[in-house]
Amino acid sequence: MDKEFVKVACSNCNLRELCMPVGLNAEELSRVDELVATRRSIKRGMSLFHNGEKFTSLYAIRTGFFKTSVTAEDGRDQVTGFQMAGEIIGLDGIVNDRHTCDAIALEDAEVCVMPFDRIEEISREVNALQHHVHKIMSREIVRDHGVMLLLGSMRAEERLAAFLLNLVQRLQARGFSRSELVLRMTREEIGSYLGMKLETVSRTFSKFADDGLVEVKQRHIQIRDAEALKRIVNPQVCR
Amino acid sequence: MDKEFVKVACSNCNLRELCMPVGLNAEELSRVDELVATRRSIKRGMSLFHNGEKFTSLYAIRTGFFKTSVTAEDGRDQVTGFQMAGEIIGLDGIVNDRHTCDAIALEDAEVCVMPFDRIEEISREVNALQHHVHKIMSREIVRDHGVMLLLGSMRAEERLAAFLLNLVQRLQARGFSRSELVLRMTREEIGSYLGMKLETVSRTFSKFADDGLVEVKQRHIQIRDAEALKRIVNPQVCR
DNA sequence: CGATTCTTTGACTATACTCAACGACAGTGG
DNA sequence: CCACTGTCGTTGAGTATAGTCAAAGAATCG
Repeated sequence: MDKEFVKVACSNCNLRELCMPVGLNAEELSRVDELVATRRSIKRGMSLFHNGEKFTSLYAIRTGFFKTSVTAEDGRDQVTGFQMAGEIIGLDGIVNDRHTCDAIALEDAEVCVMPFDRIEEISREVNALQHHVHKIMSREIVRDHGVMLLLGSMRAEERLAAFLLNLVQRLQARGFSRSELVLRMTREEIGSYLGMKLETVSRTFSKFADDGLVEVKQRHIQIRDAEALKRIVNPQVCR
Repeated sequence: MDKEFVKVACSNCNLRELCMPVGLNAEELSRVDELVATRRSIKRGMSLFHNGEKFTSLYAIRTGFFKTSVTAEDGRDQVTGFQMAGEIIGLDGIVNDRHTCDAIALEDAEVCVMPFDRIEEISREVNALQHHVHKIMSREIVRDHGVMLLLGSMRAEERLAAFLLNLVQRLQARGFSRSELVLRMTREEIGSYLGMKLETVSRTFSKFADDGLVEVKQRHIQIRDAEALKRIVNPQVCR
């Protein structure tokens, strides 16, 4: 078994507890190894795929950090999500055989390319994979509903608090600190995601810092009082 | 072939061009007929499923009109969509084996109950069904991204105009008028979906009426100038 | 027909946006 | 290595948009 092969196999990937192979047994895992056709490196600022581009594959993020965004006909765009290692992107492309959003690397990244016809093929044989794919898509739908709740019924402070808590929770699941994080995106990108202007994002960070909830040094964020942030998101809970 | 059977089969359903059977050939269609275990009637105001309820099935709407909504821990809720005949609901339940939203009938409705394990089983054998299921989930994701764009970067008038155009377009695909519609939901439900207060919805309707874009008689809406509505959604296009 | 729910409209207010200026930082090239 | 450039972030002042509170009228349902 040469070194290169070891590197490519899902069964040996250090993300196997987070990524495509979650919950599969050894035999199923060996079938899933067939999924990954190639790897692809994307430099910071470059796109993994663009709106309108032909859809062929889903991508599992190995390293790096992405944003996805959709663009209205008049040019406005909206960040629809930030994705990190172990997460799957490209699901939007299935329905029309074309991607409907852009995926941009916010830092140098590497992804596993999984041709979708191969996913469907192996899904027919490996029930656990079939169900896992369904769960991944369902999870994305549930996540989107959460974002709608945030955009539709929360105020600026609540949105930013929810955003920080969500980010830090996902980072923690990947072995990072639960109180410290480095933002990979600009204030404008955060604002786009949260439906607010970059100035409002900046002001809200400053307010959190004044109130002692966080420490903000540009993109380095230290969470000082996670409980208080949670109370901001869920005012009711503190009564 | 008795009458009852004719009624239950997808292959004879008048929604087959819109619903689960889209794009299947005769043989595939006959397999899909096995999907629908039963029918279920839901009275207006009643729920098809609730947040937290065990997930077992997807539902194809035969008649009637639904809303789905998610609820935050502090009780705020957000309408995540309005669904009509031929659309599939319940996809949110797959990921955790429990539904994460409520589905409420806004008028008396009938749905086809499709046990999800049966969907997965038949999907393994009928490639076209497998791909169709993937497309349905992907379509929901793309739709959600559109709602995020709406909530995150449009103003009240743009949101309501986009909402009306979307509704009337879907109704038209079902053989209804492209200029007349009856809203099945309250101003408050529209507001929840669009991230605005019911008073703002009402005022915006009144403004559209004053400007001659629509005629509003309670829930009866007559679209007088669809082009102007489109220009409101997409300011750029009119230059 | 009465009760309830829904809708409209008005007056006032709060939140977040706009425009603007300045400061900090990272990357580039002399 | 430092100056330079451009991007990014912060803050202030003034404003617009949508929210809140309130009241009254319309429609619907049992």
